[in-house]
Amino acid sequence: MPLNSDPIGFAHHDHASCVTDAVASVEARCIAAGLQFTPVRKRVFEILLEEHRALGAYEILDRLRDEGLGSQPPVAYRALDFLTKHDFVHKIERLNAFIACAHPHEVHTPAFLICRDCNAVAEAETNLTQGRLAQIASATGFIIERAILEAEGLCPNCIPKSEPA
Amino acid sequence: MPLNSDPIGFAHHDHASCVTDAVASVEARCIAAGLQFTPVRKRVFEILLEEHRALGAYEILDRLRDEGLGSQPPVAYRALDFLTKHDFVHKIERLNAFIACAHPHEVHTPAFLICRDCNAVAEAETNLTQGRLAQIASATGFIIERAILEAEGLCPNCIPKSEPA
DNA sequence: TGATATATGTCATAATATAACATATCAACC
DNA sequence: GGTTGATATGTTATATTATGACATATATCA
Ligand SMILES: [Zn+2]
Ligand SMILES: [Zn+2]
Ligand SMILES: [Zn+2]
Ligand SMILES: [Zn+2]
Repeated sequence: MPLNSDPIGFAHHDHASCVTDAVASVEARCIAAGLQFTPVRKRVFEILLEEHRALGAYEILDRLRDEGLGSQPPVAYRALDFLTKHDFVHKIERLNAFIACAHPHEVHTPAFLICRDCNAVAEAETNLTQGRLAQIASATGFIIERAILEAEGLCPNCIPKSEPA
Repeated sequence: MPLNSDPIGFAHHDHASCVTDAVASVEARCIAAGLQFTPVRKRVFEILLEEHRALGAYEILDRLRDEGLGSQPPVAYRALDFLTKHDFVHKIERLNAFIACAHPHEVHTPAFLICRDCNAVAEAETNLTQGRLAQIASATGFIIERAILEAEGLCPNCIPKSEPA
């Protein structure tokens, strides 16, 4: 299974400034909201940005341990709890893994496209108040607070490999 | 957290014949498709139907063990693999749990409404080829093979409790 | 019947996640 | 600046979810 190391929306990008930009953006939002963007939280966010792919909590913990920032699972899980709670990072339920938000501006409803071949994950924005799910909920009398939208399949880079001409 | 023991779409129903009907339906489909609906697979399906809620693999395994049908995790996971592969049962990724399909007829794309208060899960049918996710995939050149659609929130039965008049 | 695929029993372990509690740091107020 | 309550971290232990591996049994079909 080949690894796609740089997939935002499955297309390669510059990546030079995107890590520092995202960190600065989140730093500002934390200050504005009175949240503590502590060293561990910041480093976990940076690790996820640098990889631009979904990482398991224990992969992240390994990195933290190497860097002397914490060696026990709760350290990683607490940082991830904070980051996901504020939508700086999203959990991909299908993979039990985490990925930095690709829209580092405000609260939103992400949807993910997960490639089963290269494991790349692309994030798109959707709207909770529109769409089939909202219709169903409305008809049922259910109040949606959060939605998990994850599609599995083949990304544009991996389709050729799977469809031998 | 109160338990809703009988929620199909959050509404109570007769339940008298629904277990036997669903079992008979799946049994017929297995014969038609040349699949082996073995005792363990059948019993796991029945357990999920009887409960009408999402059960973890180890809850199911406990039941199997009590009944002398198997005591080791692979027994439960293999049966669940079979049942989910053929869409007789669905996995709720958010809960790491399994629920009997509420539409025991053919291949479909389920969407789930998960109540955070009573843990009831309702299944609705959606269409993979319509909707926002399909638009996004089409625009991206991504081929969706399977979609996970899970909404969390409050079911009609639990909204009153959470909104003190 | 014999060959092959499919399913089960079982032991062991991997992978993911949280409980609990002591200590440290921060934020706000006096 | 020191007190205090809230928030965050360090650490040990354990819970929960899931799979690998391999022997045995059962089903399917020529
Ligand atoms: Zn996002
Ligand atoms: Zn791919
Ligand atoms: Zn279904
Ligand atoms: Zn409810």
